[in-house]
Amino acid sequence: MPSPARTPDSTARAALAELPRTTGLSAMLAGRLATSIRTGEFRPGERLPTEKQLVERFSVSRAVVREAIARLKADGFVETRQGAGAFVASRPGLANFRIAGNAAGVLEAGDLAHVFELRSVIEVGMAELAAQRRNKADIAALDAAFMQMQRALENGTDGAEADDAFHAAIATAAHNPYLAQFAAFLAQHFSVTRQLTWQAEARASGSTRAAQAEHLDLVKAILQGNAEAAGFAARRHIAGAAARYRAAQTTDRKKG
Amino acid sequence: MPSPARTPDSTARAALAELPRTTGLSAMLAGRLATSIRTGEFRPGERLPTEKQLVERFSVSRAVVREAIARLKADGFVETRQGAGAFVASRPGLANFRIAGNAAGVLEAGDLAHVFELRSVIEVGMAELAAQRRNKADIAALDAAFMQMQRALENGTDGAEADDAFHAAIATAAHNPYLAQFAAFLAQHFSVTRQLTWQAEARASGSTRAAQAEHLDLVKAILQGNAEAAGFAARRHIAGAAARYRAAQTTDRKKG
DNA sequence: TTTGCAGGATTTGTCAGACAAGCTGACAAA
DNA sequence: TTTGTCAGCTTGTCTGACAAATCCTGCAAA
Repeated sequence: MPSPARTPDSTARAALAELPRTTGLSAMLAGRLATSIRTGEFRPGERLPTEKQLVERFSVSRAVVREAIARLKADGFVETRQGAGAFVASRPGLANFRIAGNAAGVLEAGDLAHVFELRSVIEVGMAELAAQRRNKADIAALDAAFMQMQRALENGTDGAEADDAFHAAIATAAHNPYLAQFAAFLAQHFSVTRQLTWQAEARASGSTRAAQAEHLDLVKAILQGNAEAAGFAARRHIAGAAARYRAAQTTDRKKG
Repeated sequence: MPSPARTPDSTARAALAELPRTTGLSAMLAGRLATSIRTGEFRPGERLPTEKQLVERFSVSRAVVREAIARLKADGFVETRQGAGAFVASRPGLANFRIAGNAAGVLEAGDLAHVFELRSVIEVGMAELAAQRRNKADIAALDAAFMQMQRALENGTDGAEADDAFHAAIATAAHNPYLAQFAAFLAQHFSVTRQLTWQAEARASGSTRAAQAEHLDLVKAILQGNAEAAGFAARRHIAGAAARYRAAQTTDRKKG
């Protein structure tokens, strides 16, 4: 009998089942195609299968295929030309920079260490520039954020927000929008770290006070216009943050 | 009379006409929505208009709207939940980092200076790490690329490819995949600069020889394991590249 | 043989309508 | 007040069609 089912047969579709656990067929297909490009199955400049072929191969509708292709276009993996086809970009995946982590989007220990290092490089460079270029407004903003953290430290309130503002003030003082944007991009991967700094356990162990001491060194160097000292202080601060993060992780494991 | 036209009336669609000159209605709509989010018209967490509303407002089909939304999802501007709607991401546009330039995607002079500075920060940090961590294989690759540039310099052939390999070798020697990936991401915006270094005019003016001298300093410092010297050499190299680029620009203007 | 062009076939872009899956809020029942 | 149900709404997917751009093939002309 001719199956009246609207949906394609499920057996063929199972080919997509073991894909990253995102939502939707189009996301799965996009992920699968992206993997094929990364692994070199489709090479730069090469033409992808036509939409019709992808529809047949994966047993999905053309709408799903088009949405997957749209996603790959946005990510800079492929380019399409009407009437010609879809082609792998010359430098696939290099149109934008992102920190992927594993399939679930979570960074593992080794990866996190590398990202900490990337952040250190950026923060050090930014601190040096901030020391050279800070104006009165920059100093005022930096000072305000620092004092707010100081109050949070003394009163036992949450200083995570001021912590964010503090690092943002340094970024502003460096007077380079791209550097600032990239620092902000990186910073969001460390929201956990900053929250950690202001938790009760961190206060008890003295971590919070240690972090604030590092902040003070950074502020002083930038106010003095001492680029070398500012860079050194920034390096030490990120190293301290990494150490505190690792310590908290091992503590958690002991408790759990 | 009821218009039998398949396509929506062109007057309403003109609302999209003045958008960035990309291809396709969906790209225009995606750009327009992204702008609305950036300017704060739609705030983080807020719900976007439904697909139906967007279809009516912009006089396009639902396929176009969905493709535009798909693009915004890939860019990290919005998130969708089936049955609920599309929502502006909590930190729109921070899911990935990209260097936009102006509407045409071209970096202007001031922007380029800032990007040069960002690159300098990265290359300096990478050179320092490379000096600390390089192993025998790293040294071999670095040396091979350097010698190939040297031959290109002496024979008058193109050394741009070897130049790429040289910087890639430093990235590898730093042993941090994220740092390397970001350096590669940045490097692609400087392909013009590297080509410039190996052009006939650059050879005549001695720029090529100057660049190679900077490369030599960098190699020596990394071989010696002198992080400070490597950082200094990298900083000087990027500064030199920026200066050569500016010089070539002004020369072009005089000729044109 | 080579070159140029016309026309058909192919492919992506857009439109339209329908059903499926999941969410939200209102309303009735306990 | 709390809970369960249900109708309506919204996104996800499927299907079929036409429009627009490109590619390819074959034929005619040079």
